Amino acid sequence: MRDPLSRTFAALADPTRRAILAKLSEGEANVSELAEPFLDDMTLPAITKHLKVLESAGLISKGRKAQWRPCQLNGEPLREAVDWMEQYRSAWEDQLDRLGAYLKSKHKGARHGREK
Amino acid sequence: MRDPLSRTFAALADPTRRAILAKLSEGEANVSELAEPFLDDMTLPAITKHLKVLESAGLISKGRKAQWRPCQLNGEPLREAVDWMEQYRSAWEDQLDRLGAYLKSKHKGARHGREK
DNA sequence: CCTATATTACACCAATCGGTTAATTAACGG
DNA sequence: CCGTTAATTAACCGATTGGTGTAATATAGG
Repeated sequence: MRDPLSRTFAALADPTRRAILAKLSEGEANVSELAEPFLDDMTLPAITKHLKVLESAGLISKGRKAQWRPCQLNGEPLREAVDWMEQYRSAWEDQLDRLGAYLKSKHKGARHGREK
Repeated sequence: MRDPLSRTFAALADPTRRAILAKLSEGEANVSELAEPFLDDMTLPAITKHLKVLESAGLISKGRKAQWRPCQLNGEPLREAVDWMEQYRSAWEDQLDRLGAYLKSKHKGARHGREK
């Protein structure tokens, strides 16, 4: 079994699952409601599986109301994923800055030192 | 082939690859430098493969300096990944707030307003 | 040219992933 | 009790993943 962060990212690495999360960000929804937009492309068990991935990554939690399973967004893992990224934000922003500078210098023929 | 966002998240869904990115956030490094911390656990070709995943997700780019391939962090996909998450930040923060409130109320049975 | 170093390519393997169909469970409502 | 609706389980399949070992390639330098 993988570490939580890996599971979170793995769960996010699928457009269907991201769309499900997007939908859930608007509020609770049960399985068939979540499945509906995808039923042209895949069957219900496929959705069940996706939900299981999301659930075991802790990104959603399922309740039960009669025969329905109302699903709910679970923010914590998302926060941790963003936290991991933010940790390196300055580094990759520097890189983006250098890229921007470089692209600029290509226009002007300017010099751009970069030693280390 | 998958969409860029999925590729980014998939690339992040592995602790080795995240560690490589973390290292690169401190500056350029060539393949063997990046591999060194992992050589107890896996071989060099495994690292090459991880780098290829990162590269084809656009997260790093490889240069060439003699027989070395200096790797460099590439911020753009990370920014896009964070952007995707931020899009739903308010939704999952609301959820975290409700969770916090709930946990609080379990202790105090107190009321706690928090509306947008 | 020869050799050492750095890195990649190739062929293979087991495990996981994303999907299917068919059967099953669970709960409601007449 | 029966039929319907909601959702899951199970068995299966092909493709991808993450690793291996071995061979090949590229470059520097004597």
